Amino acid sequence: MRLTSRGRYAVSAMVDLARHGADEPVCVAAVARRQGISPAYLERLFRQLRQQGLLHSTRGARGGYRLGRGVARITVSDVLSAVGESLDATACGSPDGCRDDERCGTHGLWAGLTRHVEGYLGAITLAELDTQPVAAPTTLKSA
Amino acid sequence: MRLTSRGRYAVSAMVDLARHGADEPVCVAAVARRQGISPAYLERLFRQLRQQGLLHSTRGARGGYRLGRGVARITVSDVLSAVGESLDATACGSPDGCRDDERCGTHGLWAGLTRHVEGYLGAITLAELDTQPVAAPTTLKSA
DNA sequence: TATAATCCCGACTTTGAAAGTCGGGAATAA
DNA sequence: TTATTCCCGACTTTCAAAGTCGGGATTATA
Repeated sequence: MRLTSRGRYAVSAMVDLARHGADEPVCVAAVARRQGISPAYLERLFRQLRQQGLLHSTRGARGGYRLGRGVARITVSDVLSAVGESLDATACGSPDGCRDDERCGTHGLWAGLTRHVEGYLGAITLAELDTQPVAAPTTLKSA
Repeated sequence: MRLTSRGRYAVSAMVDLARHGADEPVCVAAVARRQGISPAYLERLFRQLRQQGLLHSTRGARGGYRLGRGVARITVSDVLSAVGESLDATACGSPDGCRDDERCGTHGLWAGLTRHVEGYLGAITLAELDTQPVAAPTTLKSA
């Protein structure tokens, strides 16, 4: 089970924007530098995030990116989904229903895991990550 | 976020053994056939599971594998760990402590996620999967 | 004692997606 | 007009998962 760096990059970058993008747009280069991400690669991620409405961009000199909506209304789950990093633990692809019982006795397990993770990440917003930088959200209300 | 088929294979195979290995050892070929897994590949997985004590093997004709201990004392987490599929969502590698605040504001998030998933998968044993083949363990007590 | 079944093992190849790169086009502030 | 920045598709590189292979060791059984 693996969380790729794409997902981590995306979330880190969004938190970065939450912190530094209050007054004016932030350019890719600045975020990339602060977060230690390849600028070209980060740009590709921003593309996806923008297309999902999580980012708003301004072109031209002094342009850059800002969050598409308030920090309290962007969840970690939103961000991961936008960059194609949401979890689907099931093999069958579909979150429910599986023809072969003998082979898919574990289907329910993976579907449950998927929901469990989704519930967790869907309950954490950028606001939490911004104001509580290091503290681990251990005792967060789980769905 | 991705669960590789290695993890799914391992769990499916263990459930298969729980069902068919009550009386006598089950050979790799039989499990592979039932679960639709490449026999050679499954054998490699069984190697790992045995080395972790989750399986017990009998060599020679009519030999095969059996569970290393009771179904109620083998969790999904055990199985995934044995085949190297346990989740560590943190980038830093260490479940806690991170030097760079600016870059690792999300560290706590991933550490929390790791614990959350671990708690879920650590609470489900092969016994549950065996007796409740298809039903999704949605409302399971989460750690 | 042979033979077939089975576990056992390391090393190898294949495959596919993540990670990262590149060159050029379009918009805009100064 | 120029520098800055977003925008885009296509491309290469990298790496681990997935799968294969050949041979050795053990044991029930005929």
